[in-house]
Amino acid sequence: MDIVSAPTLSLLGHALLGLLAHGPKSGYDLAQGLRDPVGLFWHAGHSQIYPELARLEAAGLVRHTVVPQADRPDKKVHELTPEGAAALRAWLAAPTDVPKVRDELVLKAFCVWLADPPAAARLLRDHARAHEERLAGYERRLADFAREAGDGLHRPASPWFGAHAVLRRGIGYEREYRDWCVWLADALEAAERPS
Amino acid sequence: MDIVSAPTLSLLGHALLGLLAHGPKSGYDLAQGLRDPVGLFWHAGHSQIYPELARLEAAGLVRHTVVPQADRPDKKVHELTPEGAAALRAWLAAPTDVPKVRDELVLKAFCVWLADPPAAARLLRDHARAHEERLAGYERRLADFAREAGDGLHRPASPWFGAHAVLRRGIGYEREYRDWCVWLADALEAAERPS
DNA sequence: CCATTCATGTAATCGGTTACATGATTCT
DNA sequence: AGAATCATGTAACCGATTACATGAATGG
Repeated sequence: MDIVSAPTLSLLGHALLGLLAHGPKSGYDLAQGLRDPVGLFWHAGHSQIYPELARLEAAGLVRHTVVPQADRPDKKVHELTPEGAAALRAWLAAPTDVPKVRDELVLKAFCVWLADPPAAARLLRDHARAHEERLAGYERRLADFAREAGDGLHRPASPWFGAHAVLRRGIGYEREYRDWCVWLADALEAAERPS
Repeated sequence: MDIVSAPTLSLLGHALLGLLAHGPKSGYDLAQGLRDPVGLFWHAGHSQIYPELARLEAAGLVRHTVVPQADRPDKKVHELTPEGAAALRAWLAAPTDVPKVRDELVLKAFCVWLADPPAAARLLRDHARAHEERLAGYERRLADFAREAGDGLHRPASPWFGAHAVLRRGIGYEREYRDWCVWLADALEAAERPS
């Protein structure tokens, strides 16, 4: 074997391998899977996906077959090779950096002392509503999962387990974000009308 | 006035304006302010900051004076112009997109059904500890702030208020992240040793 | 002696977004 | 008639990271 210098696969590459581990998919399918808000904590457009798939194939981690279709364009269906599955497992076992967050709204919160408090509170209530909606969507999907997957949701070797874990994170994240928006909006308004 | 086509300032540019609103600073000071984990929800290296400061100055939003120093290199101290302060306020009043998150650990969680459960649980406990430490650090800083800032912490027009809001978000975020890591590690281990 | 802090810059590279490009079918 | 879905690609650009580059003073 010539594992002389593994060209250190990008995170997007691993994301694609992870989706393909559920079964063969076209580039289009992968783009759907990484589309907001389905890919809660990863996302990419098709213009990034197609070149990356070509790179994965060149590295021997993925192979494709062309599936001709009547009534719609032919598609290239990609699947993991054994090397691809091994690369995915190796990545899973490696340590992970804690993510560096960039969040424009929190940056604005840092500057909120310069803003008009009622206007800022209004913008924050809009965000609270947006996060509330996402939260409700994730909770609905978790309920759907529970019906479809049964005990697969709690068995670590089931693909449902991974989706469940991500959904849980989404639910916790959106709830916390919503609560913070409400707290800050309340604080801004409380100071506006003193008793 | 010739506000024909404002070249749409980058988010980093606004971050720098926001820091300079607290008072004049050198590029080096700004880099410290945007250094992990001081800039909890924004960060940048000096190689990004120096060119951006030049752009802000070219746009008339910032000006600098050179301060000669004995015993250490001279520095360029930057301060907001009235136009810079106005640009900052305009940005604050504009609507904000909800941030798109990319988080490698959550991506791994999606694939965790392919991993060795005890090994994955161990990695998650490491992350839980890292978030626990950040949480403790933020809580300590909030306590320090409360002593230093007094009621400034709750007055929306005080610069302390913005820092307080960001810290609160950091605390909620890290607490939620830690809890999720612990939940997932527990779930992986619970399935390993069935009663 | 070596690492760190202060202090400022440039260059190469990489990852991601937006726009360009094409084209059939199905739904409103 | 126009929009949306399926399907695949390329090119230009922008933001961010990493590495290159310099140099004095301080602390272990």
